Amino acid sequence: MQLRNQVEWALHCSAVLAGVPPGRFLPARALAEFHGVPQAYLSKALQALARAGIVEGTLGPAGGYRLAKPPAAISFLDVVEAVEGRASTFACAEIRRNNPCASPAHPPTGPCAIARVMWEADEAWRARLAAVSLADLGATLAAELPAELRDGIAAWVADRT
Amino acid sequence: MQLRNQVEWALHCSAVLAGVPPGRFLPARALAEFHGVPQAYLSKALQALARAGIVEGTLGPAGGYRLAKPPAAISFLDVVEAVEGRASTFACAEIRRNNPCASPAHPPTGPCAIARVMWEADEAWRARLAAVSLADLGATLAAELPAELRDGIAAWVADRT
DNA sequence: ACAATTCGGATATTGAATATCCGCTATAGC
DNA sequence: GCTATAGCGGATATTCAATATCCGAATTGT
Ligand code: SF4
Ligand code: SF4
Repeated sequence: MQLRNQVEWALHCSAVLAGVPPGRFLPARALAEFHGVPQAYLSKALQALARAGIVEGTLGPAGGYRLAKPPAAISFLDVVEAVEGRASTFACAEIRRNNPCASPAHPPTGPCAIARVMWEADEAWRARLAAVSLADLGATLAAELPAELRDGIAAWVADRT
Repeated sequence: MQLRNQVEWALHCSAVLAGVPPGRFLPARALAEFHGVPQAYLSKALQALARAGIVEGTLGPAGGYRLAKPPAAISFLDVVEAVEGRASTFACAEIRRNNPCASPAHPPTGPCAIARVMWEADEAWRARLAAVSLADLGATLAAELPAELRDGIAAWVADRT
């Protein structure tokens, strides 16, 4: 079980977009170059973010993407689910129906004990991701990244908006 | 992102094996028939459980599988990781190294803030699964399943051990 | 000893999901 | 209005999971 690599890209792009000056747009080409990933494929992730209402894109020269909401209103979970989907990691195939002992007249009702445990774990995973926003991430990065690098990135971004 | 369906099968098989009389073995063929799944593929999951020390198999007629430890000592996490692996769901490709602003002389050190959040969520998921044992599952099933069905299953199992 | 079973592992095949690429259309600025 | 630019959606290739098949080794009951 593994998340798509687009999840990582989307999180990085969100972090970068959180640092774009208000009212400006950063093109997907720049985001792809910045992270060293294929531009056409990264677009897919950005499109997914746009569909989820996390970012918004505009066409033409000086176009690109920007966050559609303030960074504090966007959680890791929002970004992850936008590109990965909301499906549970545990897919129940209802194999208990094949049980030769079960009476066909009384089909099992409700989610079984196994599925409930797995879904609970899923929920704990989600809760953790929902508790961290892009604003939190920005604060952490501001504290950890060397000031020199941070300024360099800001200048690099400002240069292409 | 989705777990393999073998995870579901492995959990069901573990639950059934927890009900096998001590000292007896239940063959993979019976487990496959019971759940209505392909026998050859289910063997793969059982072999993974055997490698992880969760179940043990024995050869010859009257052979089969049984739990290698008491049900209270086997957690959901043990079973899930046995067939799914212990790899984190979030694979970090270190794309921050491609950052054109970073100085090649000072490579980023330690796991970054994004990866840390994702791993924390993973850890929460694991913790939930580690907290539930096969004995807990058995207790839940005993409380929820109709007595008639439970006896039917016990008889069906006893018939093939 | 022998034959019937059963696990164990290797291998091939299929199909779906993922990663990647390319052409189209809409927009902004001159 | 023309052109360069950028996002959008569909088409393509690659990877990986799911399944079937086979044979060998070990064990038990006859
Ligand atoms: S996980 Fe539960 S509901 Fe799903 S197939 Fe198994 S027994 Fe049925
Ligand atoms: S998740 Fe963190 S460590 Fe991994 S590539 Fe992104 S920035 Fe680097």
